[in-house]
Amino acid sequence: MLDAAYVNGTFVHMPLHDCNFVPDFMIDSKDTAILRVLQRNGRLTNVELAAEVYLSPSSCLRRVQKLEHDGLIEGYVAILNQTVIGKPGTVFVQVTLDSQQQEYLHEFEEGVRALDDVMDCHLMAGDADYILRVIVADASDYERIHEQLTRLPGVSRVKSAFALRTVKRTTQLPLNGPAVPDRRA
Amino acid sequence: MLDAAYVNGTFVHMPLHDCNFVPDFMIDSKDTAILRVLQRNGRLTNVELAAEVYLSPSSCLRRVQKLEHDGLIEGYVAILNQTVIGKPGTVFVQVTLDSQQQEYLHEFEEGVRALDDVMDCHLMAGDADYILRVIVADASDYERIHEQLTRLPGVSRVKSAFALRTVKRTTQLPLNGPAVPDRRA
DNA sequence: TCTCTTTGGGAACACCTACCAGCATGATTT
DNA sequence: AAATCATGCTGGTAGGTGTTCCCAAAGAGA
Repeated sequence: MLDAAYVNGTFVHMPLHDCNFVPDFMIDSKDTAILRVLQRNGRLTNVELAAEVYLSPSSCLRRVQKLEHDGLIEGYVAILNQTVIGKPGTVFVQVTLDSQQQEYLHEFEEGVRALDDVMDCHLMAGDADYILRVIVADASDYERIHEQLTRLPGVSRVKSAFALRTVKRTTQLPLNGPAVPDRRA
Repeated sequence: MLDAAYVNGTFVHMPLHDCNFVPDFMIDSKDTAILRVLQRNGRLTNVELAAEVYLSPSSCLRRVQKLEHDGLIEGYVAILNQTVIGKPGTVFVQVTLDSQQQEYLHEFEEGVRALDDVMDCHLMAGDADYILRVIVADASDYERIHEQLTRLPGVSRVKSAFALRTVKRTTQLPLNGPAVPDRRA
């Protein structure tokens, strides 16, 4: 029983009947369970993971390897405490480029990618606006980063907004399917 | 030779002389190297990690356990592909609460934390503004989430901005210290 | 029934991890 | 200044545990 499929770069919820296409790969409820568990603890041993999702270690390992191979699992990372490493502050930065300067887009983005303090950067709808999430030690640390940003090619305006507090922050993507797999089957 | 310390909730770069305080814990260049490696690959085996940072497995394991115990390493997670699981879109949502309704703050935040599609939420400087990062399948999926957000207690205004493209996205916090530890010492 | 896929068991190998003694550093005593 | 001690870190060792590939058997679909 399949729940969903990834077809030609697009995710498809299975109609359950009438599947006249060849999906790149498919995900059933046990895969979903594996992903759900690994999103919470990426260092579980294979035998522990297998027990959580009611599979044998060998079968579980095969599924995980397939999920990794298919690019569903991009990787495993350690999550560090932002405060303890000395960067407790978060700043959202809105960057506007000189319009009609599309030739700078690529250069600007390369520059952003090279800045270690910029955690995320999104190109937004509208006129060449970017939203960046930057982590900082304090205000004077931000001054340094602000300066680096204004120096990037094509930048016309930089508007900053400081976060007072982080209410929620997660890496766990929402997954369809049961929270706990059926022990049977 | 110590590089930095965490003292009374504050990160301190060591003056190297005249350290007349008792730090909660200290981080040397080998710890930094370990953290740097684990931020890139959180599933390395201990022996592989030890080889990367030029330590014996037993010594390396002890350091990792300490970093975990001290809360520097908050955990390990699998990073999934947002597109492949069916949520390719990212929306930044700016939420304004009714002013003078501080009593709703807590309820609103609890509500946000319960929404699986809201990945991050920050309280921003200014008048009760929140910035949320929401991941969506498509426009109609966002309609559903938008509705859920407007229903939360105290919400007065919800302003959405769609991301066209993700330029950068990382979980790797910048760390001071050498990228590669000294093989000697 | 036949075919194809997926499963669980087994075995060789690698890893984990607690305990050990040895070494370096720094403080205290003589 | 020399000797002694204490402290904290290091690498080595070994038994228990986990990993991972191969194979036979069971299950689902045609």
